[in-house]
Amino acid sequence: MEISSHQFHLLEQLNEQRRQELFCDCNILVEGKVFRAHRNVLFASSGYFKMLLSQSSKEMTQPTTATFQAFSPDTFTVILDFVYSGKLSLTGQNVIEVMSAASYLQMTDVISVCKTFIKSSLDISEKEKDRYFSLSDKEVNSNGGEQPCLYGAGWRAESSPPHPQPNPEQGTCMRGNTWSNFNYYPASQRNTQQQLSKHEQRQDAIKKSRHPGLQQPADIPHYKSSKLEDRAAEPAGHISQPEDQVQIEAEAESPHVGFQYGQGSDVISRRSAVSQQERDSPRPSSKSKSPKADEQYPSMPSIVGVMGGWAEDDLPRMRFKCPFCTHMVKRKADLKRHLRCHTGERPYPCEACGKRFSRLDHLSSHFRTIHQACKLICRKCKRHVTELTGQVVQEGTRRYRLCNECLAEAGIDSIRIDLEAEAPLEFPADGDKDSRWHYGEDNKSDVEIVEDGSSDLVIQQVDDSEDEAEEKEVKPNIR
DNA sequence: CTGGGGAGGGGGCCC
DNA sequence: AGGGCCCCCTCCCCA
Repeated sequence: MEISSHQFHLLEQLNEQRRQELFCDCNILVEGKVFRAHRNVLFASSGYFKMLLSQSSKEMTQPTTATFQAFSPDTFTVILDFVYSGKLSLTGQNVIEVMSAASYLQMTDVISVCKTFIKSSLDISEKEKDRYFSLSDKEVNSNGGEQPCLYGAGWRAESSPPHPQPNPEQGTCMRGNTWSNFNYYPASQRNTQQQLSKHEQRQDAIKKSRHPGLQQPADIPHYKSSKLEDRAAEPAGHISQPEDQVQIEAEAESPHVGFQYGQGSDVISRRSAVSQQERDSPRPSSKSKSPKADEQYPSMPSIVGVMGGWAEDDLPRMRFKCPFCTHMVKRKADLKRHLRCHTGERPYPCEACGKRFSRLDHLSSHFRTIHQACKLICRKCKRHVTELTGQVVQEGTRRYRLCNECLAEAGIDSIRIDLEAEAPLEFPADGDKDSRWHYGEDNKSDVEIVEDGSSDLVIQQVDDSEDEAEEKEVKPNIR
């Protein structure tokens, strides 16, 4: 006979022990904050801890200490609360970092839920969309009507101890594979909860720089978008904006609707919000197919659409608001592109060096600059060079040009290499968007190496006609 | 320590 | 709608 409540009570007891720090044999240090937990619980919940604790299992008598800098204490609180309760407190503000942390900790269930949360955030029912069309400009800009809402947690660890949610209709929680609806917080509460990430602040900083009319604080910290793990540690900041803009954006946030687990998680790629460490590590030999951008957002039609006033021709001016920040764009495609800076998705790998890019044009630019030596400029003296006055130098997968003088100065004898014979780049199959241009590894042996005593420099004499032809032909990931 | 340049990344917008 | 270009900003490296 099976008592269904046993697992629940067991987890509840473990959580109680954690709160009272009973039998805790693992210390987790996150940016200076110490969390205490049980090894066996962590082991069972996280692939990362499983690996970590397996390695340190010999020293069972001493408490294990793990240190993390990749995410914030708040984020780890969400993760740890999930481990001990099955409830995941996701909000629009923390979902990216929670997913990043879950990726780091190899918690696939959490990643899946985060993905689904993000997808849900992108969805807006046609009904809601119609409502926006029907709103008059006055209604859009008035404070009186509906209050903007925000995905919120049913309980928050910092405000109240986690209690089991007997009613799955309440709270942001995942128990097993059962997902319950999110609660709403009115705008009045949101002000105290919502924290602008560095990225959002940077977005606003950009807005400010491009739209001087917007009032913004001068001391906006800059944020490099790829460093997701740094975000949550940022103090809350208030960005003042023109009233109408704030209201429009507040309205734009309201269509967040109830969320059901299992709506499909293929919207965001598996690489979404992977850790910076993972993203920055080049994978030169990687032949894995990157998820196509087309496949990332198969259900984008319900992206948040905002009527941002009226254009001069009396047509409503549609704008699309990012569900994760204050950024608004005129085109859906631009929003789709923008979303990648939140999800961390990098579907365009450079197969020459393994570096991944979020945008095809950036990949093309990278390839032309780094691997094709397209700039007819001597890298050393910056003078313009031609096929006669300069030559291509190959250093690993990197190519650049040097003028003959700089070559001689460096003591490197030029060696003419027929690029066509060398064929360093494979041409992608026509019409195959997934096909990749490959750096010809097989041809590396054909390249003569110049012994200059310091590096594996390869000097290639290339005439521009060949180079231009190559540039035209080799269009990575381009149909 | 500092300034300059290269590279990457994001937004706007044209085709 | 997607591709691609331009512009701007930030970060990083190096002299």
